Amino acid sequence: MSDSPTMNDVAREANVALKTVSRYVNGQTNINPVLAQRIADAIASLGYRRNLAAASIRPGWTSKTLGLIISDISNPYYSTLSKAIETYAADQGFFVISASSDEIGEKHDRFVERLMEQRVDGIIVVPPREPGRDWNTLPGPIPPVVFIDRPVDFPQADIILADNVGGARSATEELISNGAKKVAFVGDALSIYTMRERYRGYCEALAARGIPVDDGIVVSAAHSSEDAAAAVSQLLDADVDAIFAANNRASVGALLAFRETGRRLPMIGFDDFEAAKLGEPAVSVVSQDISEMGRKAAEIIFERIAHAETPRRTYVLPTTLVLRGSEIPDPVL
Amino acid sequence: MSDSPTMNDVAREANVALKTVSRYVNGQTNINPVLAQRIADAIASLGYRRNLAAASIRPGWTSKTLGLIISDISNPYYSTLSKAIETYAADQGFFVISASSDEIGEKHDRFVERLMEQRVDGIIVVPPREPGRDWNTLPGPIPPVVFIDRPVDFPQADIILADNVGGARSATEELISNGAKKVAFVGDALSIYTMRERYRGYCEALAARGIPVDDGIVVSAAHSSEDAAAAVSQLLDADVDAIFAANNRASVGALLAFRETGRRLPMIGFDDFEAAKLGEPAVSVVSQDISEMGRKAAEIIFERIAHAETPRRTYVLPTTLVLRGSEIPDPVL
DNA sequence: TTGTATGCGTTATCAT
DNA sequence: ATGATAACGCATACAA
Repeated sequence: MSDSPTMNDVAREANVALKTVSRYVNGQTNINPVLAQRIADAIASLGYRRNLAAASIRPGWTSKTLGLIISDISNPYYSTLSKAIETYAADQGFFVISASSDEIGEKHDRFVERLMEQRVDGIIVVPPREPGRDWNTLPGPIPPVVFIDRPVDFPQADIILADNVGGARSATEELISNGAKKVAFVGDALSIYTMRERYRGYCEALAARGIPVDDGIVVSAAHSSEDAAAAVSQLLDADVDAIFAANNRASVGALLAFRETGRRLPMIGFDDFEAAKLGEPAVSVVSQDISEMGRKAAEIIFERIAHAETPRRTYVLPTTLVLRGSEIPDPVL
Repeated sequence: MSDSPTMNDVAREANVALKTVSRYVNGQTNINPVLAQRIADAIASLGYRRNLAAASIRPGWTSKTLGLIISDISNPYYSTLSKAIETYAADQGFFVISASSDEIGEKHDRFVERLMEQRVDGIIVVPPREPGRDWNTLPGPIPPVVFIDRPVDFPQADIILADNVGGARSATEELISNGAKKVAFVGDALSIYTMRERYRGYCEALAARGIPVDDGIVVSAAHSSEDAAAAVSQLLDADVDAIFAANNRASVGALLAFRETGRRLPMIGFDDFEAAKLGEPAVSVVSQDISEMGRKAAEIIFERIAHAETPRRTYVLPTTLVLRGSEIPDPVL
């Protein structure tokens, strides 16, 4: 790759002033057709391409780039989010730089810093579990920021959340409505925001029916589907008649346990997953509109980039209970 | 977001020359500790952050950014690829700008052009099905390019492919070894490169056993899992005793048909998928090491960025036959 | 309508 | 070791 020709090269080749080339390149109208043609020819013969990095440092110009920090782009949840953001951004002529924090605070912080140095126009963040640096202590000007999925204490940012409480509540209620008296909760550590919220919804549903929470059937240490499978296997032998699987891994774990033992319980999971539709019965889930979260985040970022100064908001997006059959108990023979 | 302080501001605040600040910021050693401290203080009090966009336009400096054009980041195949590339890039201090072409040539072309204007240091591309502009006709200097998954006629690029032929051959052979005489092929249009290659492997396996290809049991119009399900339902009533599902959607379609009809055939799919492990029996697949493809692509790009001038190569990565049980016929009762 | 001169924020040259 | 000055590629007042 040899050196790129510059506007100056084009100007010289076309026997025109630099400014005229700039006008031409930026689509200005008032320009002599003869010169325009000479410029066009020069551009073609030199293979000129404008340097947006150089253009972006001029006052009033920007990189037309968004930064996106998520946990792991290879996770379907985040890749769906990315797609929605990327698509919205592309419609505005913006690119997205995405980086996976792997839930590591220090990595997240490095990305934030680097994105700001790169002068992105806005940053969309799924805060890592292991919290990074306090945003309020960041020095210097900070571009518009939107947090997704988990709240962060940083007043100048907008926040987009899913209704974890409501989703969990409706799932648990549905299981109870189908006759379950003892609904187990299977999920990850309650130190995780979404888990805490879903657990709250679960408790609320029980409370509404006057059912006390039984810690013995609350599993909050299932960090993998294998963990969850083991837990569900035990629950199958306990006095439990339905399962609320508080995340994807818990749902898969339950299915694994069902397959292993040849027995099943009514169950509803939180978050949809590909395999949910293929089972027999198919798995009912609380579904988040992930694309909508991403789209909304992008929309807000662009509003901030444009006006900036309306009060910051927290948006809570509704969830949907998708019933596919797994919430129904097997008929007693 | 107010205006960002510049190096000049820092220099003034610290009562130092601009160049000294630059030295400090770039980690140069030979610098008076007293001045260094003054600079550090000024940076902190002003909230200065270097402007990498500005730095990148200097000769010898670059954006330290890679461009990635894929079909659809929300597709697990591509998001896995992205993760591998992103991770490798991050280790080198590079960011990745990713864009989804949605298999549309014109979109792909726009992204290519824009990435070059942004002066990315390298571009990794999964060529869209609907071909874009001929790379050989692109004017001007082109950064290092690597194609993944599908070959493109552009001599100055490297190409990374999976062994589609070999994978399909081994899957088909396995089905035959398990007693199948008539193995059906279920996939998408043969105008798609990967389909064509997998079909070739299928044919080779049949030929090796002296089995003629029967067009009646070759489905090459299954564009969705629903299409595939319909096709497989028909095949269940035909004289077929095994199925080679040539892509993900075909595999899922087969599972849907099996569930629908309550009957199954021995089958092996191409490309792994989440639900494959959950079925009963679990689905055997030809698995590509997608992460390795991404890692390799990144590795090559960085080699090109560094030296550039070794002959271009096409790499064909091996596939693995993962047997989980679905290739075995049901025992005859 | 076109051109000249200046500046964006940074790094590099070269003299001190 | 430090600093004045130029240059990177581009866009824009302002002059012509």
